[in-house]
Amino acid sequence: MSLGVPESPRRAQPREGEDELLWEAVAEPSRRRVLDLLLARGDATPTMLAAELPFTRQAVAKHLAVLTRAGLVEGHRQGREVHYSVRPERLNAAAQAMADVAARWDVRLGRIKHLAEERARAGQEEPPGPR
Amino acid sequence: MSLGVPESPRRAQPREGEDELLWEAVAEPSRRRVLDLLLARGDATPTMLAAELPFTRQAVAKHLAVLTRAGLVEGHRQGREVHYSVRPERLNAAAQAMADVAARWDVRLGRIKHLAEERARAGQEEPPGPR
DNA sequence: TCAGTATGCAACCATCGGTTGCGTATTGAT
DNA sequence: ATCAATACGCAACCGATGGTTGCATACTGA
Repeated sequence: MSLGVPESPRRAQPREGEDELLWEAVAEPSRRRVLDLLLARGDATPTMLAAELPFTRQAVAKHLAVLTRAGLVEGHRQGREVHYSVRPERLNAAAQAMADVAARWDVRLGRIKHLAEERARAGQEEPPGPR
Repeated sequence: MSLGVPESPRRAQPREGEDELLWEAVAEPSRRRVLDLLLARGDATPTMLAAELPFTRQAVAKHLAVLTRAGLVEGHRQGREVHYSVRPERLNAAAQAMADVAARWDVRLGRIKHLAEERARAGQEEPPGPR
């Protein structure tokens, strides 16, 4: 009837590392679309972007906010409108981050694949070793 | 006092493509940790994983569910416990997906960088052309 | 048989992507 | 100078989702 140990009381902490911020900014699909479009235009206002995207100006604005916080983008006010543009170095960093993660998976995968092979070969020669 | 056009009534549609599922599974940081740990262990139960992660077994379970739906992982019941393991081909696909996205950014960045240079060179030779 | 352990299920909370509604500031034509 | 139109900001609300807690159920083993 259960009643065991309270199952670990630890609570998940925010823990936002510097480039974790970068990642989470660029991992979101919609945000990538915004970023992409902005990159294509070179310079645009929220309204312009929203005009070519499947969501509202407000949504775009929020995304731009996130992107700005992550340093991927910056906007300068110009009269009644705000012009945003991409910061290439930062975007480059983001791309790098993604590539890194991908690469890391590759490595780990390669390792276990290697191990598996080795184990298979060993298995043919002698019965399964200790644990 | 405003009262302009209702600001585009279009509503965002779900739009879940096949490997969109893959991406969203692997884009989530916590999920990546689970996946990573599982990959390292080679084979583990939710409880085991939770023991080495900063969140509860339930959370881990949910993540495993998502990962399973995405085909990245599979679990076989074994008495009272369920043993999960990674499916390398699928994980490989995921890594590929990430790499692709990253690469795409690289290309686009390269393109605009190229354009910028060209524009700069042109600017030195003749005054700014027509907008 | 019965305490212990591994899962499963449901309700609940905070955050986040997205929307609507409304207010404020800048523009530009009359 | 005025005033409608336009560009943006703010706040409240909604649904999905990562995370938790609480409890029930099912296997294990002395």
